[in-house]
Amino acid sequence: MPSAVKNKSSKKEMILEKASGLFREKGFAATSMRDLAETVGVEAASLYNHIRSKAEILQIIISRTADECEKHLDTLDKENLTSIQKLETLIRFHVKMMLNQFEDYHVMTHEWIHLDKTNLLHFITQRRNYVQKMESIIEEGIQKEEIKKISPYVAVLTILSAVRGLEFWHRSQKKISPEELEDNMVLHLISGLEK
Amino acid sequence: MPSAVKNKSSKKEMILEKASGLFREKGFAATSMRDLAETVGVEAASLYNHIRSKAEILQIIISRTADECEKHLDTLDKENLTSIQKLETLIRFHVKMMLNQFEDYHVMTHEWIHLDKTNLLHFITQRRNYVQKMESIIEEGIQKEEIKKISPYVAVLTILSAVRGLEFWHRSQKKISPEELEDNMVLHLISGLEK
DNA sequence: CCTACCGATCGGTAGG
DNA sequence: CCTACCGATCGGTAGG
Repeated sequence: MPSAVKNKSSKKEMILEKASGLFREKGFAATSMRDLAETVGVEAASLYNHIRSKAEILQIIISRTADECEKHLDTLDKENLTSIQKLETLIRFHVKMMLNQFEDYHVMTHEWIHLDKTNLLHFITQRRNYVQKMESIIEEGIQKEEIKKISPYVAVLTILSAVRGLEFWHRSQKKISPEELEDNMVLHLISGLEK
Repeated sequence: MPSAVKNKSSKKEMILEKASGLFREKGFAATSMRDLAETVGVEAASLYNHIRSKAEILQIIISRTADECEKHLDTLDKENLTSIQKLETLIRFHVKMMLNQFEDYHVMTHEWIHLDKTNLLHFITQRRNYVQKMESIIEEGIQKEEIKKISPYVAVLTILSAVRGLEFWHRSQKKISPEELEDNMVLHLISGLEK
């Protein structure tokens, strides 16, 4: 029955979405399955017809968000751009992710510590690879003298962290538009790298 | 009895220190008072002779760390420095805080959401004031044409977030020294602001 | 600082 | 999807 299948997966999707919102708001550990059930509109026990465990919910949210970042970087890497252009594209991508998929992105960057052992290990490896790919973009830029002599490692940390910090913008009065946010971020972080 | 008093306060200090380590490692919500008791080396019930509640522990850790940051900024503000010099001093101060008082600083930046209502409100106000003071340093720099035209708000967010991101350096292999870290951070973030 | 214990809540299962 | 319920664990207190 295709409609039943679709129904089930969209209900699962809804659970994941609500969970993402709660995990962001209160943290993974402080969110109970009863909280989630109430938000979804069912009894706690009923959640288990759609998901295996609380841990699985976190794992799905984080892994698919991380995969999306990874895929973007791999695509970008094949394009014929200067290092600076690549970095600018990356910053704009992450700012957009942070704004458009705020809950998922926030959960990934803040709650990953609560992944269970296997998934935690996978996530850490994936993130390390991601950082290393970004580092080599910067290294290339330094060799080509597009980018000043700087520690690629620190620069990557700085860029990724700056994006994470946009949670405060998201929380607050939003005195600035998403476009201005993106442009100012690029201005600060890219011109800090240019020779 | 002065020695008894001293003893008690140093025991309390030890509890706060161990708690800070656990809160950083596992998060506030995922740390139980039994975890803490075991780390301290007493039974859970005995903790309550030194502290009032789990919430109080978090409040003390965060408020005294935040106060230290505030005091530094107020002192700095009275000194006769250019805006760029002030920002550089600020960045170096925060990097040092992050490295030397890693656990407390981390708990402040990551676990503040779990403060109870009154203390949460106080913390948010305090942080907003801090950000605004930093913003006005940048605004002054723009007016004096030391600093390029940029959104002070985004710049402050970027700087403070970049420091927060050093947690990853702290966790990892530390392929770079604290001094290099500080210098590279300043290089990236300050030259991204200079005209 | 400990033993003993409280009521509340947790993630999750059985069975329908 | 629900009712009913499990064992485990939570923050915290009483009383010594």
